[in-house]
Amino acid sequence: MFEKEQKAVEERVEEYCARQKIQLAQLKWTSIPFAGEWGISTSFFQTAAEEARTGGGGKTPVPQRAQAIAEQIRERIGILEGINRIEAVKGYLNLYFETNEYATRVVNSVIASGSQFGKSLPKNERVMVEYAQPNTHHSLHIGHARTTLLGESVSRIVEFAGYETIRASYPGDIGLGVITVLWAYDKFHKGQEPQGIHERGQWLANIYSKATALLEKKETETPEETALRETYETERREMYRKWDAGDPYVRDLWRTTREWSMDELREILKMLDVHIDVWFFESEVDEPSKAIVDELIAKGIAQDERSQGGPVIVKIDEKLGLKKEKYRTAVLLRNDSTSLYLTKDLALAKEKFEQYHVDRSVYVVDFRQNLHFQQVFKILELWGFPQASKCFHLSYGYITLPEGPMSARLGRVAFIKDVANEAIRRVLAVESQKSGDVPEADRERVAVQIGLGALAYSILAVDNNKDIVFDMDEALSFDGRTGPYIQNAHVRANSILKKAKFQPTEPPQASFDYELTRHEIELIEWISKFPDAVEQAAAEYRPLIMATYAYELANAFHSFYHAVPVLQTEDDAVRTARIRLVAAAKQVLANALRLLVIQAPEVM
RNA sequence: GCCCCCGUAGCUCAGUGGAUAGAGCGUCGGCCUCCGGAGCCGAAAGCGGCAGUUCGAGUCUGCCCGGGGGUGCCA
Repeated sequence: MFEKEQKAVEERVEEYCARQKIQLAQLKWTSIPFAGEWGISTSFFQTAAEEARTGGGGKTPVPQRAQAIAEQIRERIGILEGINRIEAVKGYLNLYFETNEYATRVVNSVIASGSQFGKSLPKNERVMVEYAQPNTHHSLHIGHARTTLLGESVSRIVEFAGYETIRASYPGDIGLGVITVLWAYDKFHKGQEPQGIHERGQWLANIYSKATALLEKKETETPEETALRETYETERREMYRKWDAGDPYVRDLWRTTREWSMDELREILKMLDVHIDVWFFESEVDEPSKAIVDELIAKGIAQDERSQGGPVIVKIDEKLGLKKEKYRTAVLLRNDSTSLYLTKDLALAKEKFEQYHVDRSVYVVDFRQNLHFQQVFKILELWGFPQASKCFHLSYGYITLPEGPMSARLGRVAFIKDVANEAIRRVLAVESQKSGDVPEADRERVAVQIGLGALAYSILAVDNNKDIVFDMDEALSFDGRTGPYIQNAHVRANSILKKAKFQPTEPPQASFDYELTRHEIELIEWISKFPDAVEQAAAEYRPLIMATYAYELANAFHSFYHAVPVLQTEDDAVRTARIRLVAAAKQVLANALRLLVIQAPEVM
């Protein structure tokens, strides 16, 4: 926001150093730790260190020398437009902006840009974010909420940061787990179908866990039990074989039950406000994946050991000339020529590059597949795709319950739908005592926004690679560093604006031509940091950056709200300025919440 | 064996090689004649260990300790 001023200072500094024959190192600008006013600073440690290394600057220790340079520059730099004062402290050169001008510029800019404030210029690159990859024939648990919320948040962030963005989902609709459900359904529940999308989904999940128990070898087993279990196992394998052969009955059963799962997935995505652009089904990339293996063999990347009863492999470390085992050896086809997970991901990547022309590809998948994606990306590189260097595995830690890891097999699962229902129930329970005037008709809708806001924030406010122990009370807390805390700041701002009858369309231009309080300054500072937060979050694919930012902004607003009167202000000009500051804060809170997949309610 | 991730306050987590390492929860203590108390203000409490690089290390490198994940035909 102050590129012009910064550049002017840089030029003066460079000019001065050139005249004094000081070898100036690259200037890096940072904001000054809070000191009641704001500005930017740069240090001269690099320059002093460089000087010491090349024998110049006498024997002065680096910190003192840096301070001396800073002081010299401060004395000679003169007066600059927009800069209020300059100081040299501990080797830093601090430039403080004209407070009033800065405030006016920030607030007017936010109100003028509205929901677009903080949006970056187009980056002319297309990015595809792949997330929400549940297996079908199960229900969706809180672990799926993490990939979905992370993926959606990253999508919104990179889109806002100027990338053309495609949202992709890749459900696992085939595999032994899916077949297990088909087998058990056909054997024990044929013709049954519970009412209700989620009831049906959880019922399928239950069939799966019971079926797995039946198929699991037990410690103590009578010969009859062993025989029965082996019969079941044979039936399951036969079911898989029939699916593979395209048996109409099995395929039909598979399609019908798969649709039940898809109904539930679509319902959950709708609830979370997620809109997928492209669906890739695992069952559909199976055929193309087999075709690409021949190409990789022909290119000498893969080697075919099937004639000796082995699989088709890529010796990645060997191809890269690495001595230590790092990428190891990847298997592309089993010795019976069936494809694997890795093979399908190669086929999928090719399709993303060639059919969708993506420049960047983000995979939101849990960290246990780190090696898998390293292998995928390296093979793509060997294969000759330049996009491989811009493939990114957004590896996230997994979610466990306080009782231990979630297990569909053991039936120890926190389903998204159940957690969401509980969240809403809790909001409704406290709404009457905590909320203001929420109209009866809106109570349910607002409760959903708050409950899901709490859930989303609790998941996104932890860094990608950290594991989460999902504690219901913690995840659905409304106090402190939570989604509702941020939503509440938005609601309070809205409340003031409503009373002030604020109209962003016909604004009297704000002039912050009065002595600003500490709280106003801090609030404005946080507002001004939003565009940088967007850029950083996008560059690092980390919603956490935005989650942290949103909390800090809300915190600054709550403090301001408590300490600084707005509507009660006597002076009309000050009142107008503060109302506009509130409007700007509300806008940025809304923009930040949107990037976190959290609704910004008007009342709560 | 080899590869990857993690270790910061009692607990859960932040922390661009740079100024006095920050929050929330919990604990203790204040604040409702006042724009919405899902709030505000304050207190106590911390970088696993040892070297190294650097003017400067929570941050980079190596080793050690502790935890997790992965490691040729599961996904």
